[in-house]
Amino acid sequence: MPVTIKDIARAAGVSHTTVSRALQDNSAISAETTARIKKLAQEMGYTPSAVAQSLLSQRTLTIGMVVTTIADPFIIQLMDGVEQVAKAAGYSVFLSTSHNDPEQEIAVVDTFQRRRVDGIIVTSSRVGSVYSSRLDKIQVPIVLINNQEEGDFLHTVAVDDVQGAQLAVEHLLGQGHVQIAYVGAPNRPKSNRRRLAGYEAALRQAGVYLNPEFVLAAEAGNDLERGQEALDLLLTVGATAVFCYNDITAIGLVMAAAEQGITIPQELSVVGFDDIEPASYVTPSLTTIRQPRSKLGQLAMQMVLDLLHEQEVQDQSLACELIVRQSTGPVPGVIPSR
Amino acid sequence: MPVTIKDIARAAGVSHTTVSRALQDNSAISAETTARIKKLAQEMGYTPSAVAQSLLSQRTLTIGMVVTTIADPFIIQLMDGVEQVAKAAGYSVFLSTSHNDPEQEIAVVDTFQRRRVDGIIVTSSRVGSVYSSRLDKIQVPIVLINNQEEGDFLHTVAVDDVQGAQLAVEHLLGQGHVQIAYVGAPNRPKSNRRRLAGYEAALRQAGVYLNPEFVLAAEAGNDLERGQEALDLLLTVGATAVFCYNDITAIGLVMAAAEQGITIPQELSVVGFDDIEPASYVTPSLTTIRQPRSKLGQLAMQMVLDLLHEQEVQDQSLACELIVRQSTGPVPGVIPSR
DNA sequence: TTGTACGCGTTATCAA
DNA sequence: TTGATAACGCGTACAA
Repeated sequence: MPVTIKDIARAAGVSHTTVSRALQDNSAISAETTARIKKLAQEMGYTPSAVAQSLLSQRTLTIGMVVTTIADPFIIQLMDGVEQVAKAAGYSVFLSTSHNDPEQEIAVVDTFQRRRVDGIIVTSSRVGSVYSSRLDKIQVPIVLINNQEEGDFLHTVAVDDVQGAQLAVEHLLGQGHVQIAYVGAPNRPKSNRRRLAGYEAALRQAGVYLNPEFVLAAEAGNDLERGQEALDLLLTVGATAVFCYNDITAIGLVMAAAEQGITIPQELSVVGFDDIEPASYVTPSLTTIRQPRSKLGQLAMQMVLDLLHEQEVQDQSLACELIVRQSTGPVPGVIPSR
Repeated sequence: MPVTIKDIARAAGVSHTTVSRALQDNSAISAETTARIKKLAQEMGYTPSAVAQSLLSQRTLTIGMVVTTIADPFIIQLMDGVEQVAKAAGYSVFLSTSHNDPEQEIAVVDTFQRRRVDGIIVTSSRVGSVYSSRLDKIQVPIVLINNQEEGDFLHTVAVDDVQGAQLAVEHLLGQGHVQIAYVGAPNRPKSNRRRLAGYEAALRQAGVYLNPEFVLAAEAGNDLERGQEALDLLLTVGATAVFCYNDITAIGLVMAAAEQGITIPQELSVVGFDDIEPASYVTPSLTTIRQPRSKLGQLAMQMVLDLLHEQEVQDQSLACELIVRQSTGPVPGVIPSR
């Protein structure tokens, strides 16, 4: 059993109140006894109990983070951003995975409530709406990162999918491409719709005809296979460049191209989205849109802190960055505009 | 402020003791009142306070996990294994990063103690020994995963580096190679030494001369660069195959080979270690040794639980698995033995 | 079958 | 400058 202030009080021959005050450098206690008690506490290996403190203060200095799936290399950096800000503010983070199962997600949030966390952060939730409906029961701030359900719920931090997609397509346009296809992700309705919107906006701004056939209807269940499937569709419609929903899909496409002997970027330019680690290792390395992962986490945590301090907060949308690598190049026979 | 059992007691016209018992299905309480109270609790949105329960029970049903660095794609799966077992046993997990800084690692463990976690799991610690020395102060079970300091400390779960390395080298031997080099990682002394030992054991068993020149002295600071640096050394000593400390190093080597126009596996076979995600995406995809990551986490958490139940535990060493992909092949002009 | 009283470790209020 | 006491929310020994 850990040492308590009562143990120290007994050893020092004072009341436990005095010990508590001394350890807090309360000016009411004489410098002498303060020093004596602190020394004693040190020697006895005293560590205050956050549990007891929490019971009294009604705050645990704790937040809960729910992540959906472990398959996403994305998560750690998010987590790191959250934790940096949390730690600096004296908060600890509970991490729990929902495995993308709405039922588990609810269960996790329930556990967090039992533990009286001061705030909750949820990533890529597909059930953002349940929080709105249960908000009366969940008495703590909830911030969603890259929420995947349509509609506007609660407080969110998200990457600017539209802007990111525009960056990608503008890069391709700059290389002279006009036959640009898009491979989406039907299972992420919200961000998919936004990336498509960015794709269309960029083309429209450039005065390029929006050929509906260029929005490819790959339907495989996972990202990688959807990329592989997309290659044939792409060749059928005659695109010279393609923007993929994410890097995994782009990598699938690149792998399929390698098998069929189609050279990238000479015959086909490919842009991904996310800048996951493998993007820089594939051959050719992938031109992509980098999400500010750590920043997303930092902002989400900061938003929780602001909400706890009852400050106004605004939903945040973070800009992405274009990372040019080897999977994109000029259209064959065309000199790039710059 | 959340609803408490006192609130329910008041609403139900009974004592808070009765409420507490009813919610625990205590047989002393009549079925009727139990039902009434449960219904009321439900309606009022009652969630028990784990904080208050912990103060009383002296257990938090909480464990702390310290991870060293976010650069490692490894961690999430470890985390997932830990959490699976933890969740099933009713435990929640605090996650905190030390950024590979011993000082921060100590600070994190200190925070965990204040929060009265029931156990601690530390990954890839370089300061395992501090735990032994402070063990009298840290009153809870500590389990280290892949501890990186020499010596045997406390309780550990680790991958069997020797066996993994043997698998790798035996695979190369099976392809007819005898000129097999090794690229190590001086900054991970313990596992590096063990993988080297496995490499040597495999060669010795096969009756192959241990040429000290084949243990390459690449010294770059990071794994990727060390792989790139290794290529030249390798060509100098005339190896036909190489076993790398990990996948990142192997990928560095593969990338350097691509630049110099050396074809893999025709001119050089490469084996990595870890089976990180990019390993399957590089060209050629990487033959490697897969660490049972999730299992490592599960075992570590199970060990914590066993220790909490005061059961005997034994340090665990987990076997690795060979994953054959495209970066290895027969020696030019030699028919593989099988 | 139900209620009273106490304690878990800490901080805050009030009195000395 | 210090101490006695109550309170945070809950569980339990004992009494009724």
